[in-house]
Amino acid sequence: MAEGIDIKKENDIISWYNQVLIKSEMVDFSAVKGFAVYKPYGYEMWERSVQYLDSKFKSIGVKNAYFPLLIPESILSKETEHIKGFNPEVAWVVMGGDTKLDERLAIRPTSETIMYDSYSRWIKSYRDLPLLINQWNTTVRWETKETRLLLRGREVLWQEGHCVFRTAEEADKNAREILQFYKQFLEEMLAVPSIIGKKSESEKFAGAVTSYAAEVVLPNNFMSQAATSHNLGQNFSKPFDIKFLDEDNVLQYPFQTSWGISMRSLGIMVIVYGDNKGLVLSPRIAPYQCAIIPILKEEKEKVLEYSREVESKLKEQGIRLILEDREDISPGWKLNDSDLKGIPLKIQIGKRELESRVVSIKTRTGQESTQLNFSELNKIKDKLDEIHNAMLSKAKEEMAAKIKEETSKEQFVNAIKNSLYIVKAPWCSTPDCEEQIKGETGATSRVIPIEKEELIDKNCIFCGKPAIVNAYFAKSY
RNA sequence: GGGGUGGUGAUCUAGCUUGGUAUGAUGCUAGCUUCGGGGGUUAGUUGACCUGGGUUCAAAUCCCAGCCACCCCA
Repeated sequence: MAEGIDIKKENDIISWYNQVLIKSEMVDFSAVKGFAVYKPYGYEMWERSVQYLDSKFKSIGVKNAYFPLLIPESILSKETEHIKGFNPEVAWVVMGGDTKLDERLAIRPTSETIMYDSYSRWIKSYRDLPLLINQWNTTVRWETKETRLLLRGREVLWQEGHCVFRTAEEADKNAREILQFYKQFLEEMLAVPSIIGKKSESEKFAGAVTSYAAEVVLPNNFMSQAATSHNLGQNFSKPFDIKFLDEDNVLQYPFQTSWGISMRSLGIMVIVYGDNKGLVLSPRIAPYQCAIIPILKEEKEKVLEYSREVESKLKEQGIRLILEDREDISPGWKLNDSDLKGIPLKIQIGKRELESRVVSIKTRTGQESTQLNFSELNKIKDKLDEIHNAMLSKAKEEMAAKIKEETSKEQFVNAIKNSLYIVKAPWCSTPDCEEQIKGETGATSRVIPIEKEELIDKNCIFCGKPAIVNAYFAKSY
């Protein structure tokens, strides 16, 4: 049992966020910095996410596999850009018992290298392609800056897909298709809208030709990357010597992709939707979609019996629910606890409901309670869908309201430096310019939308050179 | 990488300036009373005061180092 939330979201969003995660019993801190404990309530949400994503991946022929946790240094450092990007945050195994190892072993910061070492032996012919493999695992990146529950930990629970194709076109198509899956997951399971697009040169994955990402706008006008999908081109197939003999009997380097989404997406959902009472969950991800709360004042036995009747009627329809029949806890407490845990629907049943064979229902964020006849309980399912849809469309509106197109440099700098809103602006897209923007404001380009834009005849908002893209700018978690 | 704040029963917290083994609440156990948005009450229960070292007759308190958490800036 936990107490309520005593820090307001609008006053101190990070303290509020930590408190919601811990008091709702999603996660807990552990004895090791940056390593969180995922408690059953939080882990169940991850399991539901895994289920959804896994079937999406499998629908296009991706198979699951498992590769080693440890990567020999010689293999990790084969691709120069890649190792440069990850080196500062690699954790190393240097001892085996009391014996120093001849070669250091990296705890995977991501698995491109160890997997592609295997791929180089598996792929011989164009008939071996495409190779479509995913693994569900964790990675370790030794963050030295701040760590944050779910958003930035040292151990990250995620999936990483690694596919190999004959042509550049197939690879790019795969990277984009997976990006769409991620966007769909965020919307259909978490009710979280996102902006998808490319990352800039300086923000892209170490070793990628193109990185795509789904970025989510947060209430404090930050943005957070919920998922990424990379077109690696031949940047890894060459150093890892992955080659196949094509139909025309010519040896070719294949084209690759890698893509991943982590438990961070759940952290983003919490920060987007939670309020001062606790979590707010879409019925799609919620471990419990309804809480039945009996008022055990009068006619206790009959009220309980009726509650169980309601419970089994709802269970028949496949609704996930909890019957709060503990007698030593007051109904008020149970209602608040249900809100803290983000349960989408509360069903109250007392003497009044018993007498007229109805139930009183209240949504997580609604004030009013409405009544439903016992015979109408089959409407609950639709009600849950309505809740999800209403959450998503409201969130989309809120996201749109936080984005402003900007043409004045002064206002651009002021807005992103102080996180007043997300700025969409014409941009030259060069690393130099991005570095200066970061230096002056602390913000970076987050995403460059893929949709075809009108040809940009404008100049870069920051440096004044001709603009090549329209980009979104914000600080990020 | 630089700076700042904090760490006291299971949880939150008072005490620290001015050294003398710790306050209150929540929880937990048992009971009575309650129950329609965190109810009241009685009794009981819970502490290596983050770790290590130093100063002192005496350290939660002062000093040093470390660990952890959080915040701000690069």
